Amino acid sequence: MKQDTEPFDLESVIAWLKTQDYKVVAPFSPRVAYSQAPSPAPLLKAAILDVETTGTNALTDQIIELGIVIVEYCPSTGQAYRVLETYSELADPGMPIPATSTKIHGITDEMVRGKSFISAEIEDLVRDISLIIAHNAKFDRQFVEARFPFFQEKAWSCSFSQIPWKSEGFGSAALEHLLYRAGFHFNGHRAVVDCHALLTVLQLDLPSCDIKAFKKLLDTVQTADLKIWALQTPFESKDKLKNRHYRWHAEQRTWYKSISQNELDQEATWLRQEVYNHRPFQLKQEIIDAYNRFSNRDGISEIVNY
DNA sequence: CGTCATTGAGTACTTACTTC
DNA sequence: GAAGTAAGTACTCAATGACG
Repeated sequence: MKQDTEPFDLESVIAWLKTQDYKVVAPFSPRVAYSQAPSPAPLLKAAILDVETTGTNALTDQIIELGIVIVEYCPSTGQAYRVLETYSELADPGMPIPATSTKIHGITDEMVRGKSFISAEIEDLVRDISLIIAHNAKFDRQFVEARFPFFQEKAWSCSFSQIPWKSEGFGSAALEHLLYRAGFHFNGHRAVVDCHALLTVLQLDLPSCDIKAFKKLLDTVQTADLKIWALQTPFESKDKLKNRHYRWHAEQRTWYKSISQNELDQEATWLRQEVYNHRPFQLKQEIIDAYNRFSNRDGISEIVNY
């Protein structure tokens, strides 16, 4: 005898479990729409991107799967609206896929045989997309830029490092854990599923500021940082620099630090007083914004006299 | 002189995260 | 397994001084 329906009412069982303080975690399935409500601001489009690779070294390993989800969102609230397009493709890396990698994502040599990315297709897909989002963008950006140079021109953001998950009470910033906190479990590590999972996670509210994680990410993306190298610092100021979280660059033999742009004035004042003893000094400065952050390319720096 | 402990600087490892 | 970040711990090295 075939069982067509549940032998009980699933919805009421879940509702009852919740009253008993159980946490119900549902199987994750991608959504195509997150809100039907009118948006307070014109919608923009972002691309959520994830790669599966043969390993972790961007110089020697290859992308074997690329997933992209194009979503429209409200820039003032971080509310996601419709998923407009999805891209999911495998590609033969031209090398055997190590067993350790297959163990993570389940992708085998068999599965990629004869497959390849059509670069122009991907370029078309992201042509009018200004923001790329990845979980641990440092990882994905290196791989993607090496394979598809047009991604160098994009603004990138990282949902792992640019959202303060830990201080917002999420025990771990791993995608699987965050999705669990959103009420879902999944067998992750396939590119496009991870993208959908990330989108779901980005719709979580951050308790302390009562805004969506997506909105927090958008705010962080807007702010440029400044990497400064304090040139020719006197030896005896090393402890002061260290205490102020400067770090020693052994090759260049300089102390350096990342600050936000609006901290520059007070940083220069501190350096003048505490390090350079009111003498003229020079800083090498490089602007770090969404266009060069997480990229391997060398940024453009300038030397500024103070 | 030989041995041992101390000191400071610098290096190197360890741990804890994430991504594959 | 790699690699980045960051903080912390451990180790090494050379110099120094006390001591017998």
